[in-house]
Amino acid sequence: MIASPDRTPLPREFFDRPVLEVAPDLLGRILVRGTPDGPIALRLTEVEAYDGPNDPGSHAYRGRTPRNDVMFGPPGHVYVYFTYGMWHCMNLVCGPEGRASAVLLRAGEVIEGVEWARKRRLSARNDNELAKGPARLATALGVDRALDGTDACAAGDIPLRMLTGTPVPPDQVRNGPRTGVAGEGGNGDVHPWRYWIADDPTVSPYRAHAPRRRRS
DNA sequence: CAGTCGATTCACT
DNA sequence: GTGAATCGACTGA
Repeated sequence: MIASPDRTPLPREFFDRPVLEVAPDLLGRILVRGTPDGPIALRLTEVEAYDGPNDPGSHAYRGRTPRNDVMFGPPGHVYVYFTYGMWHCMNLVCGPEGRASAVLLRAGEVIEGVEWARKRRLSARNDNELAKGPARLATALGVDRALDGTDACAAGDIPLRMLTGTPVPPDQVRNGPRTGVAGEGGNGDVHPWRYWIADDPTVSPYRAHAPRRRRS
């Protein structure tokens, strides 16, 4: 028998903690996205922590800019960025306000609205791939820069909300180096700030940072 | 203002 | 496993 997930919203205090505390605690929680088609619910299975001022891998490392502005704001809000000219990735800002720390949502299991997610992810070969990877996750949910700054803890009719879900027992949480982050590969400081649920089929494969070759 | 590159994914070999 | 796609943000001159 599987317990149905708790649909209580996560309070802002949940996010107003150090990012390394929040990140593993997000596993098993549920993100609900309201779309014109219908709601899509995602159970988070993989996340990554980025800790602004001390973290060369963070977009906030070199200070506040128009793009990363939301990271410097209050916890519980969504930071969405555009990358590689075609993809979006989404984060949840953590506390304390102004520290510019955030958790990248890297993968999840679609537990509601699968039909809508499939429509957005035509290249997915099976449902485990619908949100296996940060850009795939954002695509499946229809998340783009228009949602940058959205408060995921707000009441009322909002496009995104974080729910309590069912937290994962600590012995089911794994962690390791972050994926695709420059300087995380071996020579520099390695931050084992990627967290995932053990043996979950929706978790994305690890990949070391690979600098792009020059075009001719 | 030009050069570089990215918290990635997909199609192919 | 390798390379292309594709564009905006950021850097440094």
